[in-house]
Amino acid sequence: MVATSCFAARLAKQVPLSDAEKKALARLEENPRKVKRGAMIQRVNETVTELFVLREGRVMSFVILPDGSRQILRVYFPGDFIGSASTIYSKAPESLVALSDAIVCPFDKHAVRRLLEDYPRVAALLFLLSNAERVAMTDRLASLGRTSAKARVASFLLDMFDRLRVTDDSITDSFDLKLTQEEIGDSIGLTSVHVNRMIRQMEQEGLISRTNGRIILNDMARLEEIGHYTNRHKDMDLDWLPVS
Amino acid sequence: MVATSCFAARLAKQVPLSDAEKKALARLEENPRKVKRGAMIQRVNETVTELFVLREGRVMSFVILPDGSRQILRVYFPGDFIGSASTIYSKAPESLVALSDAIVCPFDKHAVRRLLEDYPRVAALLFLLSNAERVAMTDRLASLGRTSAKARVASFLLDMFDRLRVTDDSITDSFDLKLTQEEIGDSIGLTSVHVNRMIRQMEQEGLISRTNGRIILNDMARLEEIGHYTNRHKDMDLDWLPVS
DNA sequence: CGCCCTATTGAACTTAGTCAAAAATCGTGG
DNA sequence: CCACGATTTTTGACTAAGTTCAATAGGGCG
Repeated sequence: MVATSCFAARLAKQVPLSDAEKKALARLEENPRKVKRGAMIQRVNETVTELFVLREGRVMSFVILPDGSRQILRVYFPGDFIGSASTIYSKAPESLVALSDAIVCPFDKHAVRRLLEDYPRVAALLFLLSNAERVAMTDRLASLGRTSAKARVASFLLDMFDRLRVTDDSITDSFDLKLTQEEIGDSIGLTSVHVNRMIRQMEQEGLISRTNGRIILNDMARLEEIGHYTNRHKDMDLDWLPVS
Repeated sequence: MVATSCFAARLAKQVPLSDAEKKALARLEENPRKVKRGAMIQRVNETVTELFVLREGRVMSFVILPDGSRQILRVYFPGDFIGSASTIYSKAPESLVALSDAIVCPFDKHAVRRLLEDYPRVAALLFLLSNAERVAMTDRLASLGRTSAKARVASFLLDMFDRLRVTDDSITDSFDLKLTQEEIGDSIGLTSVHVNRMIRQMEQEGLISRTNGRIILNDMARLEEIGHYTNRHKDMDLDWLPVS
């Protein structure tokens, strides 16, 4: 038996991992660090050589534009691999802040190198994961570039929902978003005021409901239609990966 | 001496490659295929097992939304690695069309697997490249989500310019965009009409000029400021990669 | 030369942003 | 456990950026 790490557990959902592979991944999480809500984990333009696995809580990556506006690039959930940009850039292209109290596990990029050298199958998985993130980005790009405010809110909610469900089987039709409407707006390129109007409208139409912070998706099919949303977590195909 | 491939040449600009590595990469380009302008290389939702290296010409990836509008996800230039999404998804999440007459080199994803297994350093490079694309996506995300039409046009032009310059040293301050204003609009989430107004305005302000299709950047510094643009091709740091 | 695609321009219209203020919630210290 | 201050949500009136529609003008190519 091998201690399972948060991240390995996540990857193992896609492809069975050998004990050696699991152990190697677990080593990435040897140094858990607690961070408080609002704490800055990485500041844009600062030198970075570390990546992180998020074990608990929520983290966001974002940039601030010269006029002060913020674009949230991605919201991270437990099991996510954060900060892969530091594998290429010595200065962080984006900031990282904890959206809730969280536990992150930092490790040096040289650890990634060793992982890639010693475990080709893990290398492949990381490569795939990175490609999956790229697709998630393009989905959001299409959302921001070509869909209405309502569509963006709908697809954003569905995306958060589906991503949370990857690691939490207890979720069926509702979830704690734990984001302010301002944060939602900064994710999908809207003002908080307009996000509010859209949420309100969707609530009145019975598409969603809210009870103390929890969001209930009442009509998933219709939401997918409104948001032009595609769940990418289905129909992944990793069978072609090397067998260990 | 080893035959250099387009893609290997590109990677070798970042990190010196061994002959064996170059040869392995060159094998990816064994089957060049000519495609005409407008030809569909990959259709969304169709089963795919192939990736491509673009050797010549221009290709775009895009999606069409239910209302018929199009979002161009990325414009590809010679030396680019296209379609990495098919490493995870069996159905293509995006379409690929040639923007000009082009030469693409398709290869099966199993070839990628072998590459990852046999050449850890190449695996690392592919991983990095994928991360670089992710950062490029986040830049565009911030552009679409939080900047004005003029800023988007400015940063788009600069991005195209800098990417072309990576492989073409002869470019100093002007380039052939070879995109219609409609295609520009579909890339940055604007209508062709509004793209035209912005280009026109920037021309009147002396920021850019145009002579039969060619775009001249007259005031790069000011354009970067307007577009909140960061050139990501500088300050890449790959020194930590395994030595071969 | 005529056709088709692209660029350009103007006018009217829409969506989302801005500003401001009130109401509701949350978190914290006492 | 409650009160208070701070944050977040909600709403309305007004504004602005970008879209839509439509028509004209160029340009390239068979």
